Amino acid sequence: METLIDEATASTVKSYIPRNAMLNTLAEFFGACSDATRAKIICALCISEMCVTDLSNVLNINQTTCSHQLRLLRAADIVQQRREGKIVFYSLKNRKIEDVLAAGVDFIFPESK
Amino acid sequence: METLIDEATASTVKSYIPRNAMLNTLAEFFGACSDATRAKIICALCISEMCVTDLSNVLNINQTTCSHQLRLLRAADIVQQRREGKIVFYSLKNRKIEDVLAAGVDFIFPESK
DNA sequence: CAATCATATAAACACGTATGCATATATATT
DNA sequence: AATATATATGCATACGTGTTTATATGATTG
Repeated sequence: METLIDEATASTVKSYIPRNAMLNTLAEFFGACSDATRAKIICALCISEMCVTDLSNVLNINQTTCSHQLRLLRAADIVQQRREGKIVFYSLKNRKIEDVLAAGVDFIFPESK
Repeated sequence: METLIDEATASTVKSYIPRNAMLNTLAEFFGACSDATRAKIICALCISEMCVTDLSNVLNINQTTCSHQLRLLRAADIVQQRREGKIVFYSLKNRKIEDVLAAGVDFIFPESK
């Protein structure tokens, strides 16, 4: 097929596409948000720092699962931990995650203005 | 463990957590953004409506892969199609997807103000 | 209506992921 | 040091996902 779009548009598009490293980073980040359990955890931490046991109790997920997902969220730099004795408190590392969730909700639902 | 957070905080958190249907929808939506190929396609369509062949040529992905991912993006209501003869043009269904990507980029990188 | 072109689908494969059980590690307490 | 508590890890299992090859569909052209 003889490409339909003109050369100018084609090169505009090409120059607009982020480099692969960037695309992969972005995809990984959204991947960290793309699980209901992790979304739940993030929402909870929007309200308050919490320890693993409280998180699993309040969210009704088992401790192991919670711990596993917290590790992923930590790897994605979404969450940070702070140890106090035998208890580990988790909190949002970067509050901008709330804007991301809000943008997602806003995309999905007609804006309620 | 006797939960550490107080009852008030616990119930605030609980009431803040979206219902499961919502969490799943949100997770699915972010899942649609969580692949480098799809992110690439979305970025391209931010610039211009395009047909499958042009997309695969410009983005350097094969036609089948492109078609598969377009189907997923369509299922996620991110993209829409319009047929003109034998050619199918794809475009963003909802420009708010740009805000989502921007929020993601903004999360990952220190805001450049 | 046969050939061609653009796109879509099916099937297969390889790989990744979410969860839970069993168990390990770390800290505190006695 | 032995025990209890909070969290993390390893492993197994089940399920999902991205890509490719081959093939089908649907539309246009000669």
